[in-house]
Amino acid sequence: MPELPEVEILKRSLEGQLMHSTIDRLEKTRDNIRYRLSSQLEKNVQAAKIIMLRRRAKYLVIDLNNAYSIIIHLGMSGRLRLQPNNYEIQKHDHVIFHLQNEQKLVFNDARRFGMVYAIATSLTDAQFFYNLGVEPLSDNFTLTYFTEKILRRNMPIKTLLMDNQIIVGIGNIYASESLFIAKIDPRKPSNTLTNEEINRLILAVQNVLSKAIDAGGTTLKDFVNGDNKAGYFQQQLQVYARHKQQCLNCSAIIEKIKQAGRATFYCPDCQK
DNA sequence: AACTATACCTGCAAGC
DNA sequence: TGCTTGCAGGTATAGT
Repeated sequence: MPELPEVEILKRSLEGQLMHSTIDRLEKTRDNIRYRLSSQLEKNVQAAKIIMLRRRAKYLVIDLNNAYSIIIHLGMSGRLRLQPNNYEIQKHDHVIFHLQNEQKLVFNDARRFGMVYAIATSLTDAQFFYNLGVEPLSDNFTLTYFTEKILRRNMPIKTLLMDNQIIVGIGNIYASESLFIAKIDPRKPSNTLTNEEINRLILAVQNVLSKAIDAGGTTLKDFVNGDNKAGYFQQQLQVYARHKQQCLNCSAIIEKIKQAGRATFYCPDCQK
């Protein structure tokens, strides 16, 4: 479900309501999702006050006033929603944060690819996020940085765009969309991109992600923010899931191929 | 080292 | 209708 824009929207939808809330206790309905839900987790969040919400890559970070942070990843199908006190647990609700104001922050994840973890705040960057590349919407995403990474790799540029050690937050939807906007063939080996193409790609990535955030994210199937509201960027998708349909720019037929095990969509005429 | 395939899990749609 | 198959927004790990 969630790539950078969706997690950013989730963060923005929750921070106003969660800031300064206190977590009474944590309830879990099973011991593991993607990883084991440690017994430390309950202890580390109990009676703690939420002081900050952050996003790093596709992770949502909830900083607590007890020097711990909750790190949440939605995987493919995860949802995190704020529910009223009379909410009843539903299928695939795995972790429930009971807040002091009687509301419940509920982590639901049918496929259980997501994660909920608690770690000392001081260790989040050093231990948990140390392996991650640049944030595409930050000043660190420069032509110099990206060129250096791209030119030393031979893999298809679409696959590289999804490599979190180089650049974070771009998943399967926005990789295809960015390459369409940049007019670059997704199969093109990274080290054959020209300076001009790399420049276009940087702008395209930032443009697509910003617009997706403005639209509240992409809801193909089940993405919702913390208030249970869907996004509407799917209405602006140019190529993703549009195979066999006409290109909105040139009317050629959009193609679907498989790269590194993932579907890729592109216009054979616009993208060279 | 660079790159690809696989595993994890449930739900759903397409095809037979 | 009902069954089987494949695919889905992610990513860690095993294998080439």
